[in-house]
Amino acid sequence: MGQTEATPEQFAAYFALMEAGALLQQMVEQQLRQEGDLSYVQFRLLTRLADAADSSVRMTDLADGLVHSRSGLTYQADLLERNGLIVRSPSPDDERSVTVAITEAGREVLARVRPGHIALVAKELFGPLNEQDVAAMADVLTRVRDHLRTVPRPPTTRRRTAKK
Amino acid sequence: MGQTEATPEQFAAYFALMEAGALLQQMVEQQLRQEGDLSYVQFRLLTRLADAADSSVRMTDLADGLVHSRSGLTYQADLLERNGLIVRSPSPDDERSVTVAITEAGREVLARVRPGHIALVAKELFGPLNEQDVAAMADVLTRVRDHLRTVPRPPTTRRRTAKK
DNA sequence: TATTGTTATACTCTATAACTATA
DNA sequence: TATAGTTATAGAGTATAACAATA
Repeated sequence: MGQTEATPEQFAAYFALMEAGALLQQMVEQQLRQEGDLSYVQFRLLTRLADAADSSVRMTDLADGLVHSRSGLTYQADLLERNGLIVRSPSPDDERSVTVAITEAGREVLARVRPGHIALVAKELFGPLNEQDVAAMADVLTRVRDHLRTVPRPPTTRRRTAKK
Repeated sequence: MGQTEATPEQFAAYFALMEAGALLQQMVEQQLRQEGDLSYVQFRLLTRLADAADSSVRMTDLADGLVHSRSGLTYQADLLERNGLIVRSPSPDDERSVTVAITEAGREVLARVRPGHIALVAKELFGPLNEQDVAAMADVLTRVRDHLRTVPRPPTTRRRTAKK
């Protein structure tokens, strides 16, 4: 980018978002790897399972927002299952489906990782911010995220429903 | 994360930042790939070169913030050079160094990609925001980014200076 | 015929360590 | 001895397409 359109404030906001997001993700990724041998994606998958009503979800539903091709999800599930953090079993209702559930070991990893995770975010993300800043950030970025979610994204996980 | 510490506002801000950053990067990445066959990292490398005073920089300096191991930079430089977007030549002063410069073709790719890039960001990032929002976002995220930059990151590009 | 999930395969990117050559 | 950059190699992750089983 360079000269056409866009105010200096906009450039500042755009670049800051991209870089802050990238830096924060790196740090989080490193913390999760060190303290729980998890990637961020794996952490989010486990979290989603832990938060699920009955701790179990179908593969397809599990993938949803997490930018995964179906095979990518299978790959991650293989890793998590190999480490005993999740279990897959055939769905009772639909024989084609696979139900995924977090195990006790999976919950333990989440519990083990949580304190460091919260401490990291508190220090490195919120360290330089006051309450008002946090409120403003939550407000603006929530709207941005919600908007970005609506933007039609290519392929991803969910299979193109019959493309004429 | 779950119960210990941290306010709901903080959770909202943290998750929104992570997700908004990830979604925006995906979209940008896709736009750059489609319109210029560039990854975001390559785009940033080219931009840095284009912005450099004399359009040329040493390999080591080029890598700086861009999360690259030395070999990773060489890999990207190989790709960019193969496509004629940059040129490497031995440095005049230090025979060990390599000077990298953007080519005319490289500038053309940047020019070709820029309009779509700006349009995308204007629409998808700033679409749901007013001027005040942008100002607040720039203010807060700039501080966050500057703080995150100061956090000691592991290895990266620059070689560990003699670790006793 | 459409959907769920897996597999086979290839490709991109990154990192480590060894290596060359200069300083 | 330290630095600049490359290379060889291996590993993580992702995607596409073909596939089997079920709806």
